[in-house]
Formats: sequence, structure tokens, C-alpha cells
Amino acid sequence: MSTKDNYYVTTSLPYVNGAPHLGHAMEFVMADVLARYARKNKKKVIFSTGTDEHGSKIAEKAKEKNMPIKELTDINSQAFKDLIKKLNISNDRFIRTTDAGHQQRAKLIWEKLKKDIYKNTYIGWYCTGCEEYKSEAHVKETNGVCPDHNRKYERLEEENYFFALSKYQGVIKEKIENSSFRVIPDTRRNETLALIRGGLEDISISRPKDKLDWGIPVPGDDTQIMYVWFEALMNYITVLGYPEHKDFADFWPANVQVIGKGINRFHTAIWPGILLALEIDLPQIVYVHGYINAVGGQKMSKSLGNAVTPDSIVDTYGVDAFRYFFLRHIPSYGDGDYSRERFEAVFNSELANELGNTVQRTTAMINQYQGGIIGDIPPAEHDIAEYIKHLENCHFDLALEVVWQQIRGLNQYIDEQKPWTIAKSGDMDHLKEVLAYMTSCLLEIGDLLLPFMPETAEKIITTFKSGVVAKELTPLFPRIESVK
RNA sequence: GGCAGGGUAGCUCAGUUGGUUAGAGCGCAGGACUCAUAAGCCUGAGGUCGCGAGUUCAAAUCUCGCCCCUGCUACCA
Repeated sequence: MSTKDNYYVTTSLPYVNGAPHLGHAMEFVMADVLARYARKNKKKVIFSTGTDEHGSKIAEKAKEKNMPIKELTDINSQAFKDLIKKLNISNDRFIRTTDAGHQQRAKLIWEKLKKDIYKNTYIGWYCTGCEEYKSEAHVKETNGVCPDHNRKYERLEEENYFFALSKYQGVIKEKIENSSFRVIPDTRRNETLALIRGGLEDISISRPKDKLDWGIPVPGDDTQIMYVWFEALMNYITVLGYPEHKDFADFWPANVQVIGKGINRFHTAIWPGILLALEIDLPQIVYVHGYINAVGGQKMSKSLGNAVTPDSIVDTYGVDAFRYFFLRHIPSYGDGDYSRERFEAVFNSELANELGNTVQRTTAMINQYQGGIIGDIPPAEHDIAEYIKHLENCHFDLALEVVWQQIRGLNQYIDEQKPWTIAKSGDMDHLKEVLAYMTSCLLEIGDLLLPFMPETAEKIITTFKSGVVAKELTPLFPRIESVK
């Protein structure tokens, strides 16, 4: 059983059929904030992320590129590792679903689930062009003809193993409703409840090996491999060494599992079903973030030519500016837009003008009036209950809003007190008091920013902590003079 | 089609159980200052609260109809 001193947070595992995009980056950053915040509160933390590597799409991609599947996944998985490093993500683990450990444990889990697994015939509409089954609704919409290949869908059947998900719908619903299993935000929670109300059917969890053999073999049946989703979900516990490892005992259930809205049902309906069948606890929170769009809510995609890579933003503006923008200006409970213009506007007004300049003017005054010596710094005094509440609810945007209110408050204080006037009047004791108070505020702000912008927060804290300010300090965020 | 959530200042959004001149940030304009990254502070302009009807002494807030947007609708991950 996880204790209140231990904290386990995960991201979903990106599927490695393409390069990392902004959505992946944002998810890593969000989970990282939670992990850093927990560590700051003296908890023992396991923060896990990784890559999902099986399934037909990967196999197809490799075939398309004429390269061994494993080689493709190695390359693509590495791209995610590189991004994680670039974003200053503090993950403790990085699991790949192709790891031997995961595969072994997935088989073990399959064995344990056997009481809820049965063999059945899957009947569906199959397009020989797409090489995949289409849903009943899709077939209806297209009048039984595949629009991509202009050929009729065939009625095909195959042997599959099924998982008795329907058995667990009552319990899942109850746990969501009584919030012992929290789905954040409410819109996603309602979505899942509606889904369950409509009835959860048993799901197919294997594929015949002759159609696809890039996957984990079903134990005791070498004609079948596990369906990629079924096995990928298990990473959240295999990475802890389920069932026998101490980490599993110490850290499960997860405190927060961060996912994107597109995979909600897998994490709030199917995943709980698996856990209930294994007779282990559900995660405490599944937090579902939204998508990042281009200006005007337009979808960002390579084919539209409006896709922006995380790398390009970080390289231009720095990692903390990146983290700040996506945490504060993409609504934590919804979708948001990214554009270079918006990013730069935010960078200048909030990071350069407000935060950066406040630090700058404070150090400048301490240097000019007191030779860099601050003196006794009073303890922090602001009420941060709101900040804490927002973080506990994964409301990253509002938590940062609280910090910025403090920064604005400090600027107002400075203009009211006018330390430069006090300096001229010669009341050096009063001046010292005012400057020390300003310092105290900035130290508190630095502390609150630690989970969000680790490097910047560190810089602010080391600037003031010793009680002596260095002579030459470079601005935290130099203004961007845009060439328009 | 069904279910859910939206449409509020140029932009991004707040608006608690219906109640005095509808709010914030950005952007814009003006002012006083000078410690600072020409940053910060103060003041101001700007909205028939999607459209139409209804309930009410009173509606952005409730009811009905219509228009528009987004998500989910279960086996692509």
C-alpha cells in the first residue's frame, strides 16, 4: 500500500510511430511539476514515463521504411528520451514496452487474469486495403464501402481472447461516483460515467499471430499475441515490479496518472477493470489534459504545415519559458492555442517585464544602496492555501496565476514604498527593512516556482539566499525584440 | 443521430443560490515617477453577455425554440 510519504506519478506512454509533438512535451512537463512538488514536500517519489512500442502501426511503419521493427522503435524511443532530457524532466524511470521485464510481467499478469479471460470469435467488418477492422458505426456511415480503398468491407471472423470487462462496470462506476477514483476534470469524469452508463462490453485483448506478430505472446497459446493496448496499460505496474517487488507494495496505487483526452476511456474504464480483476487498488487520480492547437483552434499537424516542434521552441526561448507557457497558458482543464506571437507576448510581459525585471530592480537597489548586503530577511508570510489547492487538483494554470498575483503585488509594494526616495531621505534602517521584505517575497516566489521552472527558481533563490547579492547579474529573461 | 460542454470587451477567459453603474489579464490611450530588461505604478476607452420569445418587480444567470463551435459515441494507437 502506498503511504502518504510516498508518491507515484506517471505519464501515458507515447506510441513511437512518430516524432514527439507539443502534446507529449506538455504532458511530460505537467507530470514533472507534480513529481517536483511532491519531492519538495519531502515525499519519496517515483515518476515514471516511457514508450509504447508494439502493435500493427509500428510494424507497418517499419515495413514502409524498410527497416527492422526493433531498429525503428529504438530510434523513436530515443527521440522521446532526448526530449525528456531537454525539458528538464525529473523522471526516475523510463519503461519501454519492449523491455524484457515488462514482457515477462505482462505474461504473468495475463496468467493472473485468466479467470476473466475467455476465447471467443470476433466478427467484424474488415477492409483488406486498410488491413484492419472497422466499427459498425463507421461501416454504416460509409455505406459499407471503404472511402480510402473504394472496396467493400468483408465480413470476417477471427479467434480472439476477451477480457470480461463488463463484470466490473458497476464497481468502476461506484468508485468514480464516490471519488475514491477521481477523474479530473469533471467533463472527462462525466464522459466516462456516460460511457459506463451505456454499458461496458467485454473487450478483445489478443490478435492472431499470423496477422501480426509484433507483440507479446499470449502465454500458453503461440497462435496469439496480446493486443497492444491491453499490454501497454500494464506498464504502470510492471515498472514498479508487480507483483513481487517492494516498490509495488510501497508506491501503488499511483497518486496521479497524467493522460491526454484522446485516451480517456482506456485509462478510466479499461485500466480500472484490469486492476479490479487483479484485486489491486485503482489510482487515486487520473488527470486528463487537453490538446494544443494552432491559432484559432486549428488542429496542429504536419500535413497542414502548421506543426511546431517542442525542440524549436526550447532552442529559441529556453526550457523554463517553454514550461511556463504550456503550464500557464494552455488551460489545465481544456484545449489551448499556441502561436509564436502569443508565446513572445507572454514571454515579454510576464517573464521579462514582471518576473525578470522585479528580480533585477531589487538586486540593483540592494547593490546601489547597501553594497549588496541584504541583512536579516524576514520569513515568508503569504497565504499559499490556494496555490496548494490548485496543485492538488492539477490546476497548473491557476497555481501559476496565484504566483503571478504575488509578483504583481510586490511590484505595487515597491512603487508605493519608493525605496529610491527613502534612500535620498537617508533613513537607512527603513530602507533596509523594505529591501529585506522585497527579498523575502522573491525568495517565496522562487520557492513556489520550483516545481514549474526549476532552473529559474534556483537562480532566484541562490541570488538572495546567502544574504549578499552578487554585483553582475544577467537578466533571467532578456526581452525578445521581435522583428516584424 | 444520441449524450455532454460551450458561444461574455480586439484577444484569452472569470462571472457563486437571478438583484445596484457586467469583471480580470493581454493589447490600446493618457498620466505621475525613475530602482529596473524604455521594465514597473496609476487612470481611462471598449461589451444590445450567439439569435428570438417567455417566466419575474428584476435574467449573462431560469424555461422553450433556433443558429454556430468542441468533445465522447467503445476495440487505430
